[in-house]
Amino acid sequence: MEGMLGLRKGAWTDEEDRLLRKCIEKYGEGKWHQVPFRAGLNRCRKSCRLRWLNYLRPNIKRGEFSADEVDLIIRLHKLLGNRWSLIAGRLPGRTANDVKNYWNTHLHKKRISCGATTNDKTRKTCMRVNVIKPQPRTFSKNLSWMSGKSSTLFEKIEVGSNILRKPALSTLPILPSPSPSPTPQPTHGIQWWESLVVDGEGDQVAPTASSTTGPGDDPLCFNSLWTEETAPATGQSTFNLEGQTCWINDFSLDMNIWDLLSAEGQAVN
DNA sequence: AAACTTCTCAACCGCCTATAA
DNA sequence: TTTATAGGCGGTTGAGAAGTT
Repeated sequence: MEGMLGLRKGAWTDEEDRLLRKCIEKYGEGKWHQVPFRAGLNRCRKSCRLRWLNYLRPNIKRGEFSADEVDLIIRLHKLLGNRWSLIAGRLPGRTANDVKNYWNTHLHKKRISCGATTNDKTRKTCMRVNVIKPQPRTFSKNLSWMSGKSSTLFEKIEVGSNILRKPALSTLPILPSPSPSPTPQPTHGIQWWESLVVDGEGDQVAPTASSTTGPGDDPLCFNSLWTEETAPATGQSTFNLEGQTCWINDFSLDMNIWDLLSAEGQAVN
């Protein structure tokens, strides 16, 4: 029990790191409640887990964020809000804590100062957008609204030998939003999905070549998510989604969200 | 060199959800 | 159905580093 007196807090020593690393190597990740005992550490389970995930885990990337990473953070934050673990999941080697810290110390301030400018042209670019979050984060097994609908929620798209699913817009429900939106609510059931494919001005993504020109045009615009930049370097091919040329892997970037809807009880990840 | 301020980021805290009993 | 426990998350804090006066 972490409420118990006598548990160590604060910075980890090299010896504690060594013990924790050894324990994870032997028993693997998970069962965090057993880790303090197994490792011989006078730390709570959460402290052990955090230390491992944010510092000791192999392949954690240290040092400066690259321009590409920063760009991706900005665009994913626009899409997902403060969902740091989801954002970090798209940045190999980066932890949610790293991303959150970077945002709070670098990007958040920039955006605030940017928004404070009286220059209309600049303000347009940096305009704050109401992020409609695809809540809840995880779906329980009892998706009452989905019962009997899952087979019709997605349309299959064949791309070469790949079968992809895209949401069948007419069947999607309105998911509860954590805070009331100041904008008028649409009367149909595709509000949150539309929010993923409209730009910062509230216009539908236009199927133009300019919308795939890259993040430099408008780093805060979701349009730029649909570019080759966010696709892995290998195995790229394109398909057409409602007039928009998309990379397969761009689409798969968002497949997790669709997976959330169709998995029926599977947690994210 | 000293005092003070600002910045960075590792770590803590409290809350939420899932699961098992 | 209720309760206890564990895993996980985002918000926040505070110690130390870096910068400024």
